Amino acid sequence: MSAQTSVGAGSSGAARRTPFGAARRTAFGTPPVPAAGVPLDDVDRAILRALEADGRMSNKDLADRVGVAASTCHARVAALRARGVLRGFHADVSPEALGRGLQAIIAVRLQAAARARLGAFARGLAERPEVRDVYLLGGAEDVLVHVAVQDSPALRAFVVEHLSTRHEVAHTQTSLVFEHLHAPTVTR
Amino acid sequence: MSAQTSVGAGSSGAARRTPFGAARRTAFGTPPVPAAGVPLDDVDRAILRALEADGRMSNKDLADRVGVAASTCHARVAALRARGVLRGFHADVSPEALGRGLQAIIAVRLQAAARARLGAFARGLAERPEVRDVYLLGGAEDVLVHVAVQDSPALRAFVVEHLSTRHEVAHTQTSLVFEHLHAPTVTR
DNA sequence: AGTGAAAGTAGTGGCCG
DNA sequence: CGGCCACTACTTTCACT
Repeated sequence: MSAQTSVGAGSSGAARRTPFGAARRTAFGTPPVPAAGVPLDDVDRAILRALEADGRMSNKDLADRVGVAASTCHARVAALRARGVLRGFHADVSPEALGRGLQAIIAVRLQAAARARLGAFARGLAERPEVRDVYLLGGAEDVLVHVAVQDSPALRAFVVEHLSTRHEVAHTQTSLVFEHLHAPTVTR
Repeated sequence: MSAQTSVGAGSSGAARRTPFGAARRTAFGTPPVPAAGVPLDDVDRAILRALEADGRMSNKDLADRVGVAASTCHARVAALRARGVLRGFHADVSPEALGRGLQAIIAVRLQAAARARLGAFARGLAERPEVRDVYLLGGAEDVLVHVAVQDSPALRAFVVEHLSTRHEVAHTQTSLVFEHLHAPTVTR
């Protein structure tokens, strides 16, 4: 199971309609389609840029913005989803609002023997509620874990319970995150 | 200017309507509201969880999912936006589809004298098209830069041009990203 | 606060430049 | 392939509970 099982699948009215003919219910960080070979024209890029800025923009507004008819725009968006260019739409929830105002990045080095289980280790971490991102690296460190916690005791508890006392882990180094800037993928 | 200026503001039909009475056009990674003190009930959390998984879910589907009337659901979402809990909705665009299939994290240490300009330095980096995230840290390193580039020459070019040859930069360490797991903020 | 109905808009599919 | 039109469905406001 991935970082987010059953959130988009479980409960009541299962397969309902979503704008843009959403076939695939994309999970976080899971690439569903290998990304095609068609190069993306200016309209496609304008659509992606607009939807990165405001993912709930109506199709009509989007069409007006990029300068095509609504039907054309709708078809473009569906095609971008089908091609795997548009992986999904996600709400941006403030961690502070959930009482997790302290962020940190923990660099983790594994025991050499444990590197074979790196994937499972990382996926296990990603299921913890305090974990926001897990980066699997090649370099001096093996994993970077981005967490949001309530306070420094909670940070310490996370590091101790899930990292430093685990036998797979050789070394950890924790750094507080003072600010996190996130930039759009499509810039021009 | 932030990591993303003018994307949600520029072109034609300026101030149009967006679902959920979007007042604020949230920029990437910019916290607009200090996050209130009302604790979030089960319905709020269910709404946030569903919208993190699928940010384009219709209000009707969302209402059915969380078990309230559409009008109630609509009001809840508007309130969550107004309180700054829901910061925005963003499309998830595959960097591979844009020809940037190689990701890396570069740890940067600045010259002591340049630390005063850290914020400006970070914001400058975030405006580069290859940059996805910039983390400002307290610890052994000052900044972590997450980039997506076309290939290793492009990675090298980025590091040389924007990091290692800059006089503010004392040291860089580049690690390739083999996998990136992103987890939702609201887990339960 | 939450609900249900009513009016306004937007999404969807078929057909035509 | 892109635009237009009609039909259906959803979003959003408001008076009531």
